Amino acid sequence: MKVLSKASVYGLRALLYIVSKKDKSEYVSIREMSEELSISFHFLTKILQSLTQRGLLESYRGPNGGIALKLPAEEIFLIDVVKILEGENFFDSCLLGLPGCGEFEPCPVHDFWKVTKAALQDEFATTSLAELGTKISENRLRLSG
Amino acid sequence: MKVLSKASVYGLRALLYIVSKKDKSEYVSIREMSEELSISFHFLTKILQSLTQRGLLESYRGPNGGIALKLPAEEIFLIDVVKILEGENFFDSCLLGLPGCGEFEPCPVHDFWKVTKAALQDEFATTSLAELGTKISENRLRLSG
DNA sequence: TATATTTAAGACAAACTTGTCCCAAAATAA
DNA sequence: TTATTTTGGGACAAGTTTGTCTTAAATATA
Ligand code: SF4
Ligand code: SF4
Repeated sequence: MKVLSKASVYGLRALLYIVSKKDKSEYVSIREMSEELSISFHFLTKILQSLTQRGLLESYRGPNGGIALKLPAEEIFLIDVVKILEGENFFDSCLLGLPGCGEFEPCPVHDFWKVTKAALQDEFATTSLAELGTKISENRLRLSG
Repeated sequence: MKVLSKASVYGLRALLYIVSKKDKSEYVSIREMSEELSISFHFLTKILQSLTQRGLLESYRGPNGGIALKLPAEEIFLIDVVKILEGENFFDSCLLGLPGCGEFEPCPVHDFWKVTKAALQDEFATTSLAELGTKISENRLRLSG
């Protein structure tokens, strides 16, 4: 069961890499991240572009350029990243994918899934990059998967 | 968030269609199901072939042939179908996909996900085709999605 | 200005899922 | 036997996600 796409996972790992950097005043280069995290540079670039366009990151071109968080890591939550990279309706999903829901009575797993989904959304809405960052060592981010 | 693949959903809808048939002694033709459920005939054929090969269904070729459940609908559970069509390790999934789990301490969402995953597995393990079938009208199965 | 660095953006390719097509094999019926 | 029906199984095509490559735009430095 794949919950997040590669794009989301790569995006998250890059964000955590930025958080792990001590010097918050400097931009972190995408090239550096792609090499340290073993992620395709161009793919990562596009992922981070999406986050930049949606206001989660700030980018700067030229020598010593790169990207930086636009908010403190304490104020960026998993849900913010996921909603951008997976789509706004990521949490509107159906468990069985049977057609006609809403028009007729729900299937037996609907109530279960409604609760599970809400819990998942809440977990994502309350887990910040800062919280993730404190538990995930820099070494670990570098592993290939 | 997509939980099940098209293959799983199509497979489930076909099984529920079979369950909805009153006469349990007859084979249900794949052609009929594909037309009634608006699913590609050949795609559905391959999906059902997997279920047949894994012993969940019985097939019979020739005129009046088709497929039939090998067990009563009360004894076939969602988890049986999903494990065949999505793979045995469907429930072994990781939420964030960060590398190095097991070697290092788990990430902050790990405990939450462990519980959620177990609940999902339990829900699938205890929901039978019969239970699904009683709640899902035949009309509803025919909607395209 | 000229050059190097770095993100932005789009075209293109590889891999995976989904869907289509063709023919073989098994069973029925005439 | 011959024709028909139906599943079995492989090759192939379309669509999506993932990954690669090339060029443009912005910035810094000399
Ligand atoms: S009732 Fe809910 S969980 Fe069940 S198929 Fe419909 S939307 Fe999905
Ligand atoms: S700790 Fe658990 S949930 Fe977190 S990344 Fe690792 S396996 Fe996934």
